[in-house]
Amino acid sequence: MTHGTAHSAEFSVRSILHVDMDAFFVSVEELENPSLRGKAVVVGADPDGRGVVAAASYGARKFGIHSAMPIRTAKKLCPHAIFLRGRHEKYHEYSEKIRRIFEEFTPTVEMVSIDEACLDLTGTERLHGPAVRAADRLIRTVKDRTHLNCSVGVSTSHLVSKIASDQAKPHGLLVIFPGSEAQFLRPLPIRRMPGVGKVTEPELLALGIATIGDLQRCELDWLREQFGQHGEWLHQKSLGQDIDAYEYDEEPKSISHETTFDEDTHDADQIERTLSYLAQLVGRRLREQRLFARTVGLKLRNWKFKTLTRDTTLDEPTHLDSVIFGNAHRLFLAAWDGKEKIRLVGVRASGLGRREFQLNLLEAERREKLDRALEAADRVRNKFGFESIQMARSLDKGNELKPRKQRRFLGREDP
DNA sequence: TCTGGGGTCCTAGGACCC
DNA sequence: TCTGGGGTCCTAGGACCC
Repeated sequence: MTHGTAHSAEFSVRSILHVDMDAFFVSVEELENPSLRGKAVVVGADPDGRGVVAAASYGARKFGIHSAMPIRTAKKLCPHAIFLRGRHEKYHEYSEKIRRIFEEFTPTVEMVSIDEACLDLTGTERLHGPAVRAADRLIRTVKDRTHLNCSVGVSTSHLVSKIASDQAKPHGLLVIFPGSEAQFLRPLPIRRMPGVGKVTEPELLALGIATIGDLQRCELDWLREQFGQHGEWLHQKSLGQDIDAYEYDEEPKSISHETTFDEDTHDADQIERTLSYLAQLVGRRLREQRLFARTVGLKLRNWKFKTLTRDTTLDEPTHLDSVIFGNAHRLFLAAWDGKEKIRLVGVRASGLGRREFQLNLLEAERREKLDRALEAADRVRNKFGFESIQMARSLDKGNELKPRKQRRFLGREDP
């Protein structure tokens, strides 16, 4: 029995590695176009439009530019910077490449986002040696094969490793040994804790809590009083205790599309066309993933930036553009007074699941036919572009095919 | 500064049922 | 007749992340 205890103790210490790519979008752009190197490069929306910065090169950061910043502000700060719209397909290609490299180290790879991953190296020592050595080799392998830099944190927990990789930036490795997690976290400002954002930070500061160490010293009961569940979570995390399990390839919980108008509008026709277009995007993605939505949601943001959402649950789950649009439209008519200028509209599908309950034979046949027609339409769209088939609602009055220019989807890196 | 688009998770109240 | 408590579902809003 003593033998067994020693054995399990040896393996109870987990080894979690967090990798974060350095200035990912910008670095990919530099690879594709070496003349960009060392310059102030900003990837994001149209610099004269209403978008934000998705990523900024270190050269651009010198001017105070950072991701999530309104892109017009970035242009004011550095007018001569090179503004790129970003090519998401390219970033996904590189993301795939690095994922495959990570999987050579362990099968337990969780891509946290397009440029970030968490690897569980527990028990791989015999194959790869101690985690430090594996981490060092991982950084060099990524560099050799993709010419991209990354930063790595290693510790016994997700949270500590993530913060460590952050501290290691750029192009560094930081290892926190078992037992020193709390000590490592102690001097860091609370904002470094994932989960403490621009709302919680000032609340904590107002209570005299400025560092993660301050948080560690707080009474659990008091924190719970102040922040509820969240307080309990904060206390646990501040100590570097992290019991989150890995979750694999879970099905999406919701699918949504939204768009901000170039100018705020109260043109009902324009808003409805956009809703129709967004409903079709959502519907197509549902069908692609063979999912059905029980709930359809609407999102509106007015000129004052006030956001409102409305949900409705259907009698029967759907993946049909027309049903999604019909419900979103109904919610819109009920929520909008017809006067207020609208900045943004969005359509959401949630309560997702696979094929609904059994149908009678006739109904099933009808559905099957409909599904095949939809699939055919989706294939045409995939081949000739989304605008090649449109629901009548999203057509312009002049019968043009494009509802309006849509922005490209673009995520962003850490601010 | 004038604030994107895609998500997840949490809270809280009310309806409804047992 | 005026009343409890628990569970679940629905809806709205908001914090947060990349």
